[in-house]
Amino acid sequence: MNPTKNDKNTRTTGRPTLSEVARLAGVSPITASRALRGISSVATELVEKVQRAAEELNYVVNPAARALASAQSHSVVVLVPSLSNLLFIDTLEAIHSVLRPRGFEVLIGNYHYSRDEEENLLRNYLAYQPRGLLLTGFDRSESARRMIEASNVPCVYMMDLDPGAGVNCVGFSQQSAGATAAKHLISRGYKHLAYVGAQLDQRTLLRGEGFRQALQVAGRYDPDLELLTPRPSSVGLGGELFLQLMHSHPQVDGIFFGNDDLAQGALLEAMRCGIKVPEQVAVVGFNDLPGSAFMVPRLSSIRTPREAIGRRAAEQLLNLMAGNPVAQPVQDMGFELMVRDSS
Amino acid sequence: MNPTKNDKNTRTTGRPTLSEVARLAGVSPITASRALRGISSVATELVEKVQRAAEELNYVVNPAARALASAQSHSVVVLVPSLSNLLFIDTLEAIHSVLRPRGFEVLIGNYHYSRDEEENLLRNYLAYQPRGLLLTGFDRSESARRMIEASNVPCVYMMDLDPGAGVNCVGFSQQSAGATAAKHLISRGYKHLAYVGAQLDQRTLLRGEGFRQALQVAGRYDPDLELLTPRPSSVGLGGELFLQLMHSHPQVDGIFFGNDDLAQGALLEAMRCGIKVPEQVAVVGFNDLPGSAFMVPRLSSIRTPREAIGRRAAEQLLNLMAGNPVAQPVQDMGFELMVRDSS
DNA sequence: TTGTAAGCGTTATCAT
DNA sequence: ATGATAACGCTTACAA
Repeated sequence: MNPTKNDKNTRTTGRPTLSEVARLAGVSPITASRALRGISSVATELVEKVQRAAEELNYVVNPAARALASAQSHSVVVLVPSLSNLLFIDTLEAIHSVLRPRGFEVLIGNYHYSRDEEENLLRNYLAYQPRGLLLTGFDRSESARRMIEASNVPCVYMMDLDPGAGVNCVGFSQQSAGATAAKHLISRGYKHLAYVGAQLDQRTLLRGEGFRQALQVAGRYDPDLELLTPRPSSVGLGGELFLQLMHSHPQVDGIFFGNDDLAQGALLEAMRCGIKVPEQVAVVGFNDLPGSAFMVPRLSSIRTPREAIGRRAAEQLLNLMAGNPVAQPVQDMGFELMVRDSS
Repeated sequence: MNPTKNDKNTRTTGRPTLSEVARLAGVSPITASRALRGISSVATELVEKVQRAAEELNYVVNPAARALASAQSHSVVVLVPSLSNLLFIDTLEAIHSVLRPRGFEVLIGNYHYSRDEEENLLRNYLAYQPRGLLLTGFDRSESARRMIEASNVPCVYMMDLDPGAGVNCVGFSQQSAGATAAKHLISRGYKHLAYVGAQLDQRTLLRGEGFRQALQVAGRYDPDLELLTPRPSSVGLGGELFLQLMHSHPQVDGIFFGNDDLAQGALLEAMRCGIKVPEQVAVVGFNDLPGSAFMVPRLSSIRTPREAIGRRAAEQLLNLMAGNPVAQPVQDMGFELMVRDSS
């Protein structure tokens, strides 16, 4: 019924194809393809012609066709343990900002701090043959580990630093961050120091460990002053734990919270109960979240380079995907203690 | 050099293809395809055979090939104006939770409250031939509108309710929410009521409009008491605007903030300056973000059904994509005034 | 109900 | 440096 011969140069869908661009530019499709991909072997003159033609037709590659022809998807999978924590948002934004301009599609998976969920996401997303993987931390199920290994997909680990070899990671030492908080409180003369952590993911635990070790070195460690709960971190929980701690151990005069939302909740609760911060008890948070600098009193916190971690991890992955040798497999992005009024 | 004839049944990549599954099952590729897609016209017996074969080979479709052949991807694009606002996180999570189990890949785009950026994202993502679109609000560039229209991709608009016809949307009336805040403050006896908004996206403006109209009806509208800034909403900014307003208009005794982070900042700043809330000035926020209930004093706010909106919008889109008739094109999910201690 | 044939839009390969 | 040709793995016609 349809008399139109459907040769390569005849539009079928509403979208312009590479062949049309090529025709308009007066070259072959493959040359157009090369020109658009910035392959060096094309004459500058032709490149320009093709680019003009592409613009005129408003051409956009068909990613499906490209992926099929090249046997390479252009997607990168990013797995984070939480989104309700603003922490990871900054990192994701940074990742997007480096990967998207390079033509990568980024798939975000949130595993809600659950090992099983991470494993599932991994299984599902690996089916898309992603070009790269951006994962959070090192704590995962054995079979997740195996899937990553077997998939052979380049992978960069974010947030923490691994002692092991051959792993690409971008982050900072969680233990050292914990130790820094401890040393700061000690140096200010606080004597009875507590650590309060929620969520109990590996990094929270590591922070606690660093805190504890520094306390032990200073001969100030009291195991009773560690309050840990697997409940998700939140402002409300912070207030609750603070109250609980101050009731059970009134001598506490300094607290390091594993995350700023907990610390913020503590500050608010302290205000509510008339407990003076930092006079009666000092408070130090972690991550330096947006509101912290505006709390009453302004919250001291450890600022983490979340944005930089995302950017660097993505750049590192770009290298790996390109097959470039990796100069620095482990990149320590550090952290910064922000001393404000709460400690 | 390579002697292997590359016919349809010879493995090239590491992954099994549909043809291999078909061969193992003893059927033609197209039958295997139909069986795997659950197309009714295939004999139950064959379906089972094919499924077994697929499982044995650990077959997973190649999404690129599928997309290319069918001119349809399995991806849904979600565009939000911000991620640093916890608001949209809840919505995204809900969307994920309904779309992922149905086999859809969800692509998130953040346009940072920029019309241009939204237009760009749309252009780029539309290249993926997404099956569906989930967009935020109705305020966008003319060419973005045209692209959506021209793409012919099913689309559901979130967060706001449109007066127009033929649009699928899930949200609540922003104006009515603003009016509710006004009526509440009026009913409590506050006289000099201000609206403070940042970001100035359409919904913030609409909220302000609803607030103003309710004030006008009550004969309490004072145009001087509207403080609007395009700067991004944040706790810090909230404190700043609060101070500015209280200095320039000391008579103000009630403020409605366009977002909770602003209101939280105001509360903190009030505390810092010794301004009593709600005695000297009442404060009402918007969105009821996580920390608000724990502020000092506990913040009154309008709770928005962000999670429900995400879920419903995704379900609605599922219907549209399946070609089902849409029973309710516009779904009002309402909102709830949470009266606490700040008003 | 099943199969055949022909693309989908791009890129790899191998010529020229 | 450019081009012809043949895939890539799947699905849409259409035929049987």
